[in-house]
Amino acid sequence: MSYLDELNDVQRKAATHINGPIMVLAGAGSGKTRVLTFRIAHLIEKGVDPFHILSLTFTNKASREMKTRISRIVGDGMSKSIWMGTFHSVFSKILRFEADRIGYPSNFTIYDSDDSKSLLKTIIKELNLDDKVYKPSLIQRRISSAKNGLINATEYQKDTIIYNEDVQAKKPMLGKIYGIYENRCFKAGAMDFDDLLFKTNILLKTNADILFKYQEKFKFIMVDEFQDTNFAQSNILKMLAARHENICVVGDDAQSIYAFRGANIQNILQFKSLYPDVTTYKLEQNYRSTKTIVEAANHVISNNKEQLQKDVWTHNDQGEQIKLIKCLSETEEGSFIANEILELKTRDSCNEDSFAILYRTNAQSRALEEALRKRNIHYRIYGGVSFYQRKEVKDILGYFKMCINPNDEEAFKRILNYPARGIGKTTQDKIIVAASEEGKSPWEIVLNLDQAHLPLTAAVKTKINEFVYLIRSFQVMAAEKDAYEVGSHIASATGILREFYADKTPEGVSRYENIQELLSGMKEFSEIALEEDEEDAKNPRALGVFMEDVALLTDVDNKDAKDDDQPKVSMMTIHSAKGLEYPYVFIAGMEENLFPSQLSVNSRSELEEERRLFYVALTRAEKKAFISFASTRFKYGSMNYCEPSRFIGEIDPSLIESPAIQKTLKRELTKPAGFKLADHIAPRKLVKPIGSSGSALGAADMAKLEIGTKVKHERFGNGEIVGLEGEIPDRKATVEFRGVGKKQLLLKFAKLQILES
DNA sequence: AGTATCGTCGTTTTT
DNA sequence: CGACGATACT
Repeated sequence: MSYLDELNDVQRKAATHINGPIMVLAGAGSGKTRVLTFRIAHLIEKGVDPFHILSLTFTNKASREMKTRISRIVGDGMSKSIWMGTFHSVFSKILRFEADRIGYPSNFTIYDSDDSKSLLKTIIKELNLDDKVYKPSLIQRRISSAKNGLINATEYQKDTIIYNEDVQAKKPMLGKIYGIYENRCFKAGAMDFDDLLFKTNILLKTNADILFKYQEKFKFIMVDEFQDTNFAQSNILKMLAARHENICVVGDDAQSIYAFRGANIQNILQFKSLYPDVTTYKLEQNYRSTKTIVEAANHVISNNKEQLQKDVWTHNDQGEQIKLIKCLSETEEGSFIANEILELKTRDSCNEDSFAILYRTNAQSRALEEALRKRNIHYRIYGGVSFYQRKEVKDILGYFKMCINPNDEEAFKRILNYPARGIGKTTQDKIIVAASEEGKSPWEIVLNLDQAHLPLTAAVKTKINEFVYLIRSFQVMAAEKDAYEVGSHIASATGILREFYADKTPEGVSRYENIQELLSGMKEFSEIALEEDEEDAKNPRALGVFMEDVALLTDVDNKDAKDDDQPKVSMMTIHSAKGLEYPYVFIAGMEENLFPSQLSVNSRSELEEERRLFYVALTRAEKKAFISFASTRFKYGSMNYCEPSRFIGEIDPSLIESPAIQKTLKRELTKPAGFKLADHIAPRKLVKPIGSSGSALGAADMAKLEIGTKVKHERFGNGEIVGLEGEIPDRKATVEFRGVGKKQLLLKFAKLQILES
């Protein structure tokens, strides 16, 4: 049992506690993954059959890491039978297995968010609704949160509270859209991301025998990042664990940063009331960071009201103070960071791998990138458009999907006329409409084209039939051959590969490479699957198997291997940095309305989430953290003045390298508003940001406006009042915006800021 | 049918 | 500002 010696006292207690509900509250850098892996190893050593262990993580990467770590302790053979993966991948596996119980085919396709958005768009159009009012992205979010709350379309439509909300939001048809959407997904044999959890709930709730089966199978359940689970997930856990109550959740409420997509921090805060006899272990010793960083992070997070008591500490050195960098613009911010990296590299003789630049939004990466590129510093951006979401990849995947599940409406639309085969949009619309009217899938319509009586010319019908014939030939092949063979056949038979090969523009080349990469991934899949052949009776190398979890993969998983081993600075959003650590961490763009995000400043709970996000950012650093902010920043093409983030003022001044700066900042931050920053560069200073920025003017501020007053509008930029009419509070202003022209604005709605000339 | 031009909208964050 | 979609034109 030598591995247990590697644990500290609490870690060991948590890892060796076998039965009953357990909650491990793990502060940042306190070795929670280690506890989880050792606990699994320990269970196995104590005679628990790995077959009875379920281990859920939040990302594929985390699950893969854990898998390798466990294999190293207990051996490959043992670790192989543990069910380990993300919620989505594990439950999609179960859903495929039990699909018939909920009326789904086991080869259902998974709609990614683009697919579901596109389906919503078609539905909105079919209902003749205005897509300015019924914005697909909004509708999508609303439906998603309904599903996360386990509310189906019928319940949604019956719920008067929800209905009133929708009426108030001028979207009374939302329930209807939800209903149609659900139905269309069902007809297409498709599930969206939320369905994977939602339908699992239904499956387990309505089939006592299946629930029993999995309760008995998963006698020991482990959940990582528990603070990020949503209601649908926690409910699944509750059901599965109900019989044996051997559930071990690990998490840190201070690092809950996914509430925006339904994660419910109450799951961890209230875990105790769900399992009164829970044993709680607190991992409070931080092994990652310096005292400075730990103290700063503690200080910041103590401003949150909702949290579990924890006292993170470390034996590590005090370390260097946090360096605060004040810049004039985002360009300068980039330069500062880049220069700092160059300096540290020499001084500490470390390479680029030691650095990470973290930011709140992806849009910030551009200016930072430029600065690095200029100095020839190699970097890598994590996140962004995932490989499997690239157009060319999705197009090919569309063909694959049609082989597995031809009822997939989104795949059908995607490839019907791609590559161009003379089946235009009008024709496509006719097919889709006919399908939706008859409650069939588009594929079923084209299969029996003559019976559909569509007003189509003979020429078009021929083309459609050729398309049908082509797809069928692919389907036949997919049933027999392995994934790689089918894949490369499709890529060349459709002419897609040739098209990109001929295209010598950089985009064309990159598309070609992406297709090649997809194919080589399939080749690898086919070869690996070949080795593990005995397991399954059916063809494990089949395209269908390959496609099963493609939708759930992100590129982070894929990239590691192919990247050359040149050291690189890592750049990513704070969200994607969770779980990672770097000696030097730069947190860029620490400004009000950016971090914390503008959308969060009006609610306490959202603000607390932003603060947790900052906590996560800080605690990524091992040796030293840098915090930078700019006083101006481009946003939507126009320049904005920024105030330093309130979070900066929440760090104890003694922990900051330039106390002078921070002291001034503190004074500024405690004042209501209107202090000046960097007045030596500001061509026009912000005298009074009225109201909290992002809201409309109050009556008192309206009265201050007169002809000639300079104002700023969120979207139109800077302008000058050239006319005023009407009485407060219904006063209307005519504003001449630079480069935009005159606009009439109703002051009680328009989000204006008053500027001094 | 395919291209060109114009308008719009948005920035949180991801499975 | 830049990406993307919708409309208009050829």
